[in-house]
Amino acid sequence: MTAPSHCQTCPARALAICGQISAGSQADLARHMLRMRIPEGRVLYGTADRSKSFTIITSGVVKVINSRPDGRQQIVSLQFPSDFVGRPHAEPCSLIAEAATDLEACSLSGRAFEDLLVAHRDLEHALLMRALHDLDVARDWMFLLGRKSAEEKVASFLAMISERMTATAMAETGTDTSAAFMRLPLSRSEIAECLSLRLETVSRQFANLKARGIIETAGRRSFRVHDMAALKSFSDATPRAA
Amino acid sequence: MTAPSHCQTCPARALAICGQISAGSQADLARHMLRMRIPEGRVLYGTADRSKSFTIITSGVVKVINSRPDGRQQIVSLQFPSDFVGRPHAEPCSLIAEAATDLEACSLSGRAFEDLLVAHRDLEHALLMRALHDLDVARDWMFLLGRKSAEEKVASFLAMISERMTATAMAETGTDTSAAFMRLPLSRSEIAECLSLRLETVSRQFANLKARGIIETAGRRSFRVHDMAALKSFSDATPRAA
DNA sequence: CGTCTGCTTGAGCAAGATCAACTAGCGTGG
DNA sequence: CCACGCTAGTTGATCTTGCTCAAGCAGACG
Repeated sequence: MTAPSHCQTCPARALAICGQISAGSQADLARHMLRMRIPEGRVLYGTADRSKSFTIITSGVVKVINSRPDGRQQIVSLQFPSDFVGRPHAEPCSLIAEAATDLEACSLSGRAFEDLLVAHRDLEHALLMRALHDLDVARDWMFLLGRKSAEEKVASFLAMISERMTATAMAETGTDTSAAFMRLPLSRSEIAECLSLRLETVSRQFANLKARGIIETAGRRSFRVHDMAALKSFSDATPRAA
Repeated sequence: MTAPSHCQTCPARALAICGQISAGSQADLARHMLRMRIPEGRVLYGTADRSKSFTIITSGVVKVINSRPDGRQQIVSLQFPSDFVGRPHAEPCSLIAEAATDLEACSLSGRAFEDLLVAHRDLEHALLMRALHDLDVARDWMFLLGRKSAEEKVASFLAMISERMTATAMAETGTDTSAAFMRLPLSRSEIAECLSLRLETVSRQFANLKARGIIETAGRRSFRVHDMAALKSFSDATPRAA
């Protein structure tokens, strides 16, 4: 029993959960998974539905949103290729996962996944590692939300996006695209929801970074980083020292 | 093989990890655990030391701090009785866990704990459930940090503290203490670090809630909730509607 | 009883929100 | 292929919330 052929060539595999489990578990997982395309805007899990699907992204970006009845909302996580989206054993809560761009992904039902978790201990272990990692990421993001200035927030965001997109391209093609133009997966107002700023403020900080020659934009959604070192230093500048 | 006698009477047990695993795992865990007192200010895990202890709190409060070289810091989590403190398999990062008050706790070394995790699958499963729960809590806190006003932040904080302290008292004595005075586990400036406000702002919001008759304070550290419903409504008020 | 530290209160300030035009991509249909 | 129009994004002016700086107060402890 071996993994299907598309797994052999899947660039996400090495970084994803599939790459961290035994060949047997991998094959069993692959047997239940369905490769699929998901359009932008599709909800992968939400408050209302009890559907509990489980998905590994191979291309595209998913946003996880915490939204309240009064309409305020906060994007609490972005998931990139090789990340997984799903809430095994989760109690219902106010989180929604939604495709921020068109996706390619491997998906299976929550029921099937929970059975697999029981059958393959190494899968459950891999999931624990991922949950602990997500917790660390969330706690770093809490620092950003609570303590960083608008300028630092936008710089941190662009540095993060650039790194994740570059890592994905590296896994796919083996080339370093960090200096090339890349497409932003989020609109200005979605970026604002991530950073808890207003879209006007995001726009002004973009203008700022452009004026300093650190980034360049093309059209509405493309950007490139000219000076990653400077971008990173703006990501964590002491308030009055830059 | 049975759990030691102090476990039989431990009020934290039902809610803690120990209450969610088999009797055998429980006994094995208890055999390695040491009941201890930990003074306020003691660091339970941090960036520098590789000590990786593992602790279940039975009394007191632990704060988890994300701090940066420039001195800014953000409290990213509070741990109460029955919560566990430790980072199994964790990569080094910028988090520190520190006793916010004097503690009573059950503790064992990280090495012993990781061995136990391998030996008892149900323990690993319980840990996964807890990590997923902590992730939900973190994401709710992100909403607070990013979207709530100062007034809502302080009201949310007091409601949360009151609920956790009341739940603890309920487990210990079986009585509802929600209307009684309770001791705040954190100073004004620590509360400010939690909510990403300045201590002056926290102080003003306390004054606010007192003036409205929703809470009452006594001394520096004691408070009681007079009107929990009102407190909760302030926790999530739409910006201009209260 | 005094001092020390943590808390409260006040006055002015600044970062970012809000409100309001205005502009530029991008898709559509002539 | 270009004019049109829609939406996303930009830019400017003003306002608000919470920060900063500064002074005064009170509980805890020797």
